[in-house]
Amino acid sequence: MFASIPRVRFAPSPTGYLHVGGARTALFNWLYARKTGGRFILRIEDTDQERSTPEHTQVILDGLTWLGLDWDFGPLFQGDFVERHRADAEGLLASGKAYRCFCTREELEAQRKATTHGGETFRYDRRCDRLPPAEVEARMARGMPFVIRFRMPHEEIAWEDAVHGRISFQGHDLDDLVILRTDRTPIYNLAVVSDDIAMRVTHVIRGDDHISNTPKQIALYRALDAPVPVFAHVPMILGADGKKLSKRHGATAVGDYQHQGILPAAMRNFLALLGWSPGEDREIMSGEDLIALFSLEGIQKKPAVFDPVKLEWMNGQYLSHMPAAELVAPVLLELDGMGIAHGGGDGIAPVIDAVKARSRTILDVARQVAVRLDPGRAGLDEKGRKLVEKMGDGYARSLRLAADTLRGIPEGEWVPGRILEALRRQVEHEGMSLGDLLQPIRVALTGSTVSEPVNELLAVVGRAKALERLGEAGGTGGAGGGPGAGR
RNA sequence: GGCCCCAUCGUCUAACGGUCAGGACACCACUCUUUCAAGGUGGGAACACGGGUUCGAUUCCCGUUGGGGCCA
Repeated sequence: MFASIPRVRFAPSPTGYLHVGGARTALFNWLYARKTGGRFILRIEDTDQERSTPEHTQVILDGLTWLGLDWDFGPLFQGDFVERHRADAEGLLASGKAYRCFCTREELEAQRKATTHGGETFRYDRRCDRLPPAEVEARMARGMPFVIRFRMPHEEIAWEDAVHGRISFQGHDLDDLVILRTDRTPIYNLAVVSDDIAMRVTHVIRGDDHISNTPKQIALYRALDAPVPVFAHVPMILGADGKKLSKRHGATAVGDYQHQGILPAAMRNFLALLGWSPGEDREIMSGEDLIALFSLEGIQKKPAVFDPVKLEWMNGQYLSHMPAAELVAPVLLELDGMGIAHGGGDGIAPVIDAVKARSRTILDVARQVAVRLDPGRAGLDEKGRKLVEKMGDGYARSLRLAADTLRGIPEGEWVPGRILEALRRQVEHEGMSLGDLLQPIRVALTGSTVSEPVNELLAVVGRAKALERLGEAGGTGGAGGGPGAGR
């Protein structure tokens, strides 16, 4: 057999959404395949009939696609291979590496009670393995139900884990594994091994939580005379409280982050850094960078806490370095979702440009764009409210002064430079500071004390809308200068 | 309870026997500025504990403690 290229797989159960932990496992597999020129197989483990749904499968595919992870084979469905799983189980039976067990659930429970006095772990005593062949025949003739059990070798089972180094278990600590149920459906560990052998998987990159399955699976590989793949067990992702990340920690599905306005490139970058590092002080990495730098050796042994704040920071980095043109489509989508009318055009690119450096998510960008399109809709945020409170009557007074000043600028001269000049002159005349006049304008227009420079803000919003809004907020009851006025 | 895995700032991490233990997020100052962000500069902040091995341990070995996973 010639040296084969690496083949890895991501094998999610379609019983829920694509969890960030699963997404990261998929990412590592994908990175490894792309790095080594190998193949990435997507296998849907849909053998849990109760909980598996096509909808969940679709959500998983969508999530992977969104993250930019493409697969070379699949999606393959484990349920399609049950016949092979059975054949493998029968093969083990035929070769004497497995045996029929007629013990019922009740009998097993009784055995457990009888043998585990202290806190000992119950292990099946192989009584059915000692049944004389004639007895086995007789029971089968009577139609007694049975499972097929794999006879676990009582020896050390160890492997060189690509992230943990040597891990070893003692075979006698492991139970004789049921591989086929009485209804002839295969058990998880058999199905996985059977599939990985058939699909010629060379590297199993999966979550830490599978470490205890690994010795059982290795025993099966050996019994089935198949080469044992390389195992790489990547650490779990935890919530802020140090417990396995779950629903009660908030958003755990990649779809949640998609809807919060996180960019796929940022999500991918962030996920890659959870439990892996390139070994140098690099944080912002493109897909190409990640592929170039990825290695199984760089994977961390200890679990990582998922920090949404850092994710948002990273997303902000991507946002501010991204050309506004690329953000137009996603922002328009958000605006649609918010029910904001936007002439759909390129007109909003400059607005996006003005706000993206101040934003952490696409949602942030969209909210700010919305306010610029329609200043009247701005509610006050925390900081804005505080400023209005602090200024008292001065707030409205400043706005009226600003409106009077700005009304003197004709439509044709409504540009940042001209606007700033006028405001400056007014401030000098009144003997106030520039901030005293500009900050109220900012709050009136955006509801917040955060925005691009006020003169640019005014220019983006447009003369008519700006004056109208200042009039409303200033309490003069209406537009001081409607469209076309002021000339 | 059994088996297994793990342990550097609050969090993500670098270090592969000799470093003032480095970077990033967050936080705090200062700076820039037309406010707030962003940017820039600086600051506080970690080797879980105890034994070994070694001239020398964050690093290697053992144990303790703590956390996690799987099974029960």
